[in-house]
Amino acid sequence: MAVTLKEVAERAGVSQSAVSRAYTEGASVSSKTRKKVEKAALELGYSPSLIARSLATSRTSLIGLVANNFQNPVFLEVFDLFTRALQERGLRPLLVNLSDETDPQHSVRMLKQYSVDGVVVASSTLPPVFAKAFKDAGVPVVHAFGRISSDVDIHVVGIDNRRSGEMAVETLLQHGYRSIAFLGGPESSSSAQDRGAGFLDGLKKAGLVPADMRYADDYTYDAGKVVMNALLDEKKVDAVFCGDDLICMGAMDAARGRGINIPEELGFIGFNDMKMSEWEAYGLTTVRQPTRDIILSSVDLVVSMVNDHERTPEKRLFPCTIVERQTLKSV
Amino acid sequence: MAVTLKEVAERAGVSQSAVSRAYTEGASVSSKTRKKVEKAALELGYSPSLIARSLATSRTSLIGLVANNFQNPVFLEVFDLFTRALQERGLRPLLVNLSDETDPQHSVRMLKQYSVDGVVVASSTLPPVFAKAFKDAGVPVVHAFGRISSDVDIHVVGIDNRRSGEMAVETLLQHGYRSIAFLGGPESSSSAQDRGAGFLDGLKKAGLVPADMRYADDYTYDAGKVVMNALLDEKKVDAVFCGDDLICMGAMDAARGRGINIPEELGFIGFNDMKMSEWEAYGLTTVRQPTRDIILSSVDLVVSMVNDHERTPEKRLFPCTIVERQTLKSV
DNA sequence: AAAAACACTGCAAGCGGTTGCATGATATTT
DNA sequence: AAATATCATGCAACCGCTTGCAGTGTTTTT
Repeated sequence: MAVTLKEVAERAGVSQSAVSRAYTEGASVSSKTRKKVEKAALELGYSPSLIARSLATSRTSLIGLVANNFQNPVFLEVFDLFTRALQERGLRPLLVNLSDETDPQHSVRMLKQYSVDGVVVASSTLPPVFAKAFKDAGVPVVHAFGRISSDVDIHVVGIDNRRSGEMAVETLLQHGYRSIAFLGGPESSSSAQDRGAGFLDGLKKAGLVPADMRYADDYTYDAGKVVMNALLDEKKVDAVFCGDDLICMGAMDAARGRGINIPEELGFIGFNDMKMSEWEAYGLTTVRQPTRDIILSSVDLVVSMVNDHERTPEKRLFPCTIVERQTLKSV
Repeated sequence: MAVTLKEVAERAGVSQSAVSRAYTEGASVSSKTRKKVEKAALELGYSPSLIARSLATSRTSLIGLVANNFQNPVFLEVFDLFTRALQERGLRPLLVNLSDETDPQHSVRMLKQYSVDGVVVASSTLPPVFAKAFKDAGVPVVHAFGRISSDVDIHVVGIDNRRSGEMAVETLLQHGYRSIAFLGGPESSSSAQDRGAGFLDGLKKAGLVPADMRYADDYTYDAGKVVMNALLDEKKVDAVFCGDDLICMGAMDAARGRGINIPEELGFIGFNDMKMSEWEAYGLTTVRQPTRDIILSSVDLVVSMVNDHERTPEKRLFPCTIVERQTLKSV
């Protein structure tokens, strides 16, 4: 069907090896041969078969993106960045959906089957044991949005969630709030835990105690609303730090539903700075996470691991910044 | 490195063909041989190499999802559904990002390089010439969210945008609005055109004329806001039908920014019913598009095409429904 | 009971590249 | 000019699986 290397070789009057080498970076070919090959290839409309190459080299040029959260709009940006970055390098992005997955071994089998050259795990809710299992199975892994303090020896690129949580609290304090609650993502997620810890750090430094701390069941609007309503039923606070913008929006709507005035009676600060956070209906003050840096850096890293599986695990951190909008009262 | 078919064959005391057949649906193998093979495979931890199989069969089990809009949250659902559907069938989802792509030939080369067994083009903004080019290049294609009236012979699964636009208008009329404007997505997109046509149909049947018709530059919140502001600068209308929920939210915020009361002074109806449309800050009345049906059906179709490239092109339509919330006044 | 049909099985030739090795051609040293 | 190093090329053996074909053993038909 398609043109093969063999035909090109015949037409160019060279050996198959010559043609193959003409297409391999850094191979030893004279420019004369290369010219001949290029000419023949052009005339025939040849382009090498990735599949055959994969079989011979055991490199597939497939890089997996494993995710387990297809609710959060932040991931749209992740998908976009990831696919572009790979496409630019001539690599192919494979999507691995691990929603509802609980068995690391099952995932490992799947990954093996997929025969990816490497994966970036983009999730802060997927238990670290998954990334670990992938690594043990011999698949290069980088954990984007992962936990830096993770004890397992895995590449992590992300942010300092603890420090960022502290920054959020500092911002709240600067704006004059004192009775502050934390509304995190699912308690099982490392990012929720770390942001919560940072929240406590920040309060402690100011000599304050938390007004309340709770965790939503999911990184979703609905979960945010539910947990905020529960909070409002029990406590009176003057500001809340939400571990995610989506949760924060749910929480804000819960508060508004009770006629509470934002930001005068109740201030909000979120996390992520997703696109919608600047929508006028919310105008969320939030901690901006540098998604772009994280994904691009993750791709760099996983690509470099393909050539050097034994690369020693790195933790790459990017700084967060505060984006001030309208959910905090002015001082 | 990995266990190969050969080793399994030796261990099981059978030929390589036998092992291969044990793993091929519908092949001729006695259950005795199969047992032996399964035992040996289990002991060795064997699983067949997809790559080698691809080379031999020229089937890769890779199915591409081509998209060019990573802004619209609707696509999160698309990605989720698509990946799950493929994973269940033992197929592998490849993402193809065609944002900013203008040259069909370039995309074709990319697709060829990717060696997918088929693709579903999920977009209503990608010019039909792309899907056409893929088909001509011999790649099975189904166009999800495509245009049914498309003249090219390509499988399309989606909705009747024209009829759905008409439904939106009918809803507006039922709620007592008479001076109605249309705010579509980019004029170049087929869905925007068709919804616009349906809008006109609906008005005409009621003996009315459009109060205004315009198109946003993008399927985004910002674009919706911009175009709504332009509209408000020039005209006085009492309801607007937006060709997309995202655009509708931008438009609503533009109106609110001017102190206009929704739904009393101005009614809104959107399109898609994305997750956020039910958020309290918007509570959008909208035309629900059955994304799930569309994607699952598209996957079915593309999979069946892999086995039968010449399948005659089909148009599969699913009905839309109106979801009433709070952006229309009660009659 | 012989003939015909059927179900298995193994052989071996692919699928379309890559790459170690040996050889010949060129260039560099001394 | 001889000796040595460097570069370019081709040969052929893989990479790991599939499949047409031919051969054997078993079952069904008549």
